[in-house]
Amino acid sequence: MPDTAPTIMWFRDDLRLGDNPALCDAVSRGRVVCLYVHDPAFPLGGAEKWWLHGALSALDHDLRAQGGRLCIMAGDTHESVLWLAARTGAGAVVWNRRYGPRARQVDTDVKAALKARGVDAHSHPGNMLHEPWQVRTKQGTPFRVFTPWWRAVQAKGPPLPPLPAPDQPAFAVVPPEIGDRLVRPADLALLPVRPDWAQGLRAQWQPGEAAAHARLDAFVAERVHGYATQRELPAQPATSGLSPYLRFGHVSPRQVWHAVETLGPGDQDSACFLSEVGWRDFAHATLFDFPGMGTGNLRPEYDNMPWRHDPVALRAWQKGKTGYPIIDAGMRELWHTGWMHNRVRMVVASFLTKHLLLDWRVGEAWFADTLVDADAASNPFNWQWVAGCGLDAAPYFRVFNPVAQGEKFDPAGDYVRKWVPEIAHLPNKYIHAPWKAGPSAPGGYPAPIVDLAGGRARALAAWKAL
DNA sequence: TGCCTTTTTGC
DNA sequence: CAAAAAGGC
Repeated sequence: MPDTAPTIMWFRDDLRLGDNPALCDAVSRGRVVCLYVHDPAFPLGGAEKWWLHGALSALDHDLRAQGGRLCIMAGDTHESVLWLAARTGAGAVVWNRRYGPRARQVDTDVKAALKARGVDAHSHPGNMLHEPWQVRTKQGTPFRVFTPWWRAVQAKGPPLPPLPAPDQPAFAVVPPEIGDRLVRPADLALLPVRPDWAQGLRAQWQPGEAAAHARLDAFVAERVHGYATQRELPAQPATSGLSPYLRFGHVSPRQVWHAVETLGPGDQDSACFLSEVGWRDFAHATLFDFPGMGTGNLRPEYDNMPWRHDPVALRAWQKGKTGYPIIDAGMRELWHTGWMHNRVRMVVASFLTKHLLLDWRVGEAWFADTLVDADAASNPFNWQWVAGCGLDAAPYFRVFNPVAQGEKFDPAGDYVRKWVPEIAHLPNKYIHAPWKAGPSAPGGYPAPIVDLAGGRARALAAWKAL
């Protein structure tokens, strides 16, 4: 009976019911089976795993409120999707697109295998403002520079208006013999035990679509005004905090765009914020067009950069014990909350790749393991941007001085005092350069692990020799 | 979405 | 001679 064949809605990085084109397609076809596959071939960082546990629980909760449920499978993606399609007698499988090379390969293979078995398969644009291939130069080539790309995006007019969540969706009953293969979020062992390092994450974040919209609404009401200037100050609660919600698709960039754009297109603050959302799209479009971005320098001359091997320095950077307060505050914020202020991300990344001359991929890996918002596009894109090896990157000679950056963007030292309490007693004069306060290391705070002038000179010499 | 040094300016 | 501008990395 073809009219009773269910449609599988395959959730991936789009864990929401609102503005979900694939879900709307599935509901329009009849009864729906909702699927998520947790595949060890696509490993997540520790913070992402913590987030995913809450995200899957929230999505299952939201589906149950509508009379459905989330079917979670653990194992090989291709095998899992094909297995569920066969066992449920699905007539179609639908999903929203991903843009990384490995994910695209899997999706292409799954689509072909489904169609070979007579199952319809359809992918949708759900996670970007625009699909990468929709924004092209006059020559039809990919943009390599953000500003002209962003101008071309804006010339296209507003992105598609967000779709409402499906009204009264019909869900297929999942038979018990299929239920035996399904798992609960707890079975995926996503949460840390011994040690439980997630207290800070629990205190700061609530995964899920409802929390995403609460955060978006609060940002639009309270923080867009003044964003353009305040966003640079890490001690201020001036940023949106939406990055992990966008990472897991609890909210779509189109929803964000339309919520902010209602404030008026000429507004400086909303324009500044929307361009940050634009950078997210640009990173994904760049990964789509340059699929090696995740692991290889986009500027091949950097293949000859003499990156150092220095596990002691790397460990100090990771632990927030470099002796430079703004660096250590950022790295401790990251470890404690799974997030770091963007200004500080640039400073710590510059310090790692330039003053310490360590490979950007080492920093990217640490961020991927500790950030709740890391994704396959934004994280390597931004590291390549800072390191200088990206297509539209900051030039290598632009070296952030952690003392100068601290004094400029944390002038009262509030950010440093919050995360580096052992030097909180120092006056503002010394808060970003505690070694100047006296010979004794206050409170056990380490001496600087590298000389700023020497590290800078070493990095510039290495770059000149490329 | 620099930093540092040198040169020029303006008093 | 201090501050601003310029220039190179």
